[in-house]
Order: sequence, then structure tokens, then C-alpha cells
Amino acid sequence: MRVDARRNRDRLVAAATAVIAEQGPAASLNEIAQQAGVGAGTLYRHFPTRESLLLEVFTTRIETLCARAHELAESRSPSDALTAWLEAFLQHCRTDRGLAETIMKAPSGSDLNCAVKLRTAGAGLVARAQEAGVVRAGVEVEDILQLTIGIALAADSPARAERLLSIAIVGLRG
Amino acid sequence: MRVDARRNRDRLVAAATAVIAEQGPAASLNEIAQQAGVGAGTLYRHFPTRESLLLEVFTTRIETLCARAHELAESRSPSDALTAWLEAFLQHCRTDRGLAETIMKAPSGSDLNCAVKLRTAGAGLVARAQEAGVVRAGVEVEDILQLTIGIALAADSPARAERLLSIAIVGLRG
DNA sequence: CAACATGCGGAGAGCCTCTCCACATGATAC
DNA sequence: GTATCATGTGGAGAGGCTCTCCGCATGTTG
Repeated sequence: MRVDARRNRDRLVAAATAVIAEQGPAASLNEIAQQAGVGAGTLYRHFPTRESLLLEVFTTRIETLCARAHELAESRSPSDALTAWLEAFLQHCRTDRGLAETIMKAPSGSDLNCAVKLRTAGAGLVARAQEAGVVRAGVEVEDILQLTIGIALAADSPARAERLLSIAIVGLRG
Repeated sequence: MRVDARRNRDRLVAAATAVIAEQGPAASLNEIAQQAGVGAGTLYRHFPTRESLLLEVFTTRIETLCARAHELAESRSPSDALTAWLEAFLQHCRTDRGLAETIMKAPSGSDLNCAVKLRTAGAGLVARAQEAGVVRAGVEVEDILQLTIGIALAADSPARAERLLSIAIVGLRG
């Protein structure tokens, strides 16, 4: 990749982070390009869809969550680890509604690897929980993530979100 | 209100219902106006915001759901009635995603009583289910509705939505 | 059947997304 | 250093959207 291309890409992500933080995930792509000091064409070359740009913006957050999954897997019981991780995930999704929507819309078969990373990180915790009998067989990581995202999107308060998540976790045991 | 104004308003709601069912709640208002056979100005005079139009469209559906709740309460066991009603609610929310979002965003204290009506209708089913021990005490109607709305918003397929709902229902029993 | 209040349509302003291609600019070979 | 070429660039432009505005049409009323 040419060095100028790399530089423009980085500028775009920085500008997008700022503008999205301010205006939400539906912010104008034109404005992001302008703030990055590049043409609209350049933005669209690097990020063919709005989602691909958002995913890049949220990559840092997603990687934090992945790291947390590994920590928890080593330091807690299968049940606690999964619960704690889902709570952290829920928190992130609520803080940044755009994050939830972005992960949600990312096609599960896509190569946009941050969403994939998140699923992989979650998969470890879920597998352990299933071995320990805390989650019944047949439940997929994807189920659990989507349920959590849904709760983040629909809950009207943090307390409610916590409560709904705990209901969902009970349901996982089956 | 002049009779032609009334007629146009009705046409708009009908057209909006059709177009939104097909294209989702972000459908073009232009197209709705066109399909209703009126000018854009007429649409905006009757419905100053997109939200106001959506609300009108969904009122009918919400009333249908309320009626369904009463039917089910009389014809089915407490458990079946609640499950069937939630499935119907889920279906509606998924059919027009806008319904879910509209109910979700309706401020709880507002006089937009569609959300209130829905909650009242659901409350009867939940109370019966709690008496029958199918739902544990402490769970509120609002919890169940929000959980279902969340599932509708986040699920990536009808099959997944069904599955997530059944997980949630298991969780309700505690 | 005036005369008036009300409602109407659709052109147009100002956004937006996304495409396209002549031109600029790193990278590479000599 | 420079010639060559693949790669990347900017911004004009097409087409669509939302929303406003106002001259004109049409119910309504006395």
C-alpha cells in the first residue's frame, strides 16, 4: 500500500471518529471526508460502505472486548466469565449505540474481521460455559451476542438492561 | 376538516402502510406521497414529521395486537397465551422494524398511548402466567416487551428471532 | 352564486450518497 | 537522477432525498 494511501486512510478514521462521536453513526460521509482533508472519492475507495468505516472506528473498542474475554477465561469460573463478559459487552453497546448497530448489521459471513474477532472471543467463553453445563447445547455464540445487542438497543435504562441480561442468561441454561 | 383533506389523509396512511411494509420505516416520503396520489406538500401538511406518520400507521397494528391479547387470554392456557402473544408481537415488530423502534422511542410519560395500550393488554397475560408459575414474580410487563422488541431489532433472521424468544421465555420462568 | 377560507400540487433549494475519470504522485528499474 | 508505470486522488456531477413555499383549485357558507 502506498504511503499516501495509508496516510489518507488514517486521516479518514480519525475524522470519522471525531465526527461520529459528535453526530452519531448517521453523520454525513461528505463531512467526514472534508474534515479529513480528502475528496469524497477517496473515502469511498477506502471504505466502500458506511458500515466498513464504522467498523474501523469501533475496532479499538472491539479489541478491548476481545482482550477482556481472554482475561476472564483465565481468571474466573466458566459461568462468571461469561456473565461478566456479557455485562461488559452490554455496557459498551449501550455507551455507544452505533457500536451495537454496526456489529448487528455486519453480515456474519463477512471478512470484516473485527466483528469476527468478537465472535471468536465470545466463542471461547461460550464453549467453556457449555462444558460446565451453564449454557445448554445448541445455543450459538451468535445467539448470545444478538440477544445482548438487542437488550442494549431496547432497554430504557441501565438497570433495566442489567435485569434483562440476567433473564436472558437464565434462559441460556435452558 | 374539509372532506377532501380527510380523504387525502386516509390515502396517505394507506399508502404509507403499504410502502413501509415493503421498504421499512426509512422509506421515501416522496414515494409515499406519490403512491397516495398527492403532492409532497400535502403529506407534510398532514404529518409534519416522519414520526407522526409512522405513529398513525402503527396505531392500527397496535390495536390489532391488543385485541389478540384478549382473544388469547380467553382461549388458551396461561403459558400458551403468553407465548403465542409474544410470538405475534415479535412477528409484527419484525415485519415493520419501524413499529419496534417507534414503540421503543415513545416517551413513557407521553400521551401517545399506543405503548400504554399495548402494555395494558400484555399485563393481563403476564399476570395470568405469573399465577400459573410460568413467569417468576418480580418480572414486569415492560421487561418482557422490551426484551421482545430487542430481539426483533437484533435478530438476523426469522428463525433466529424465534429461537431467541424461546430462550427469553425460558429465562422468564427463572 | 359569490366570496372566502382552506387545502392542494409540484417546482425548487439544499442536503445527501456514490461514481467516474483526467490528473497527480509514489514506486521501481535503469 | 530520471523515465515509466501502477496506484491513488479530488471534486464535479447524477440522481435521490427532505422539506418549503406560494399561486391556484376547491369545499363551504351566507
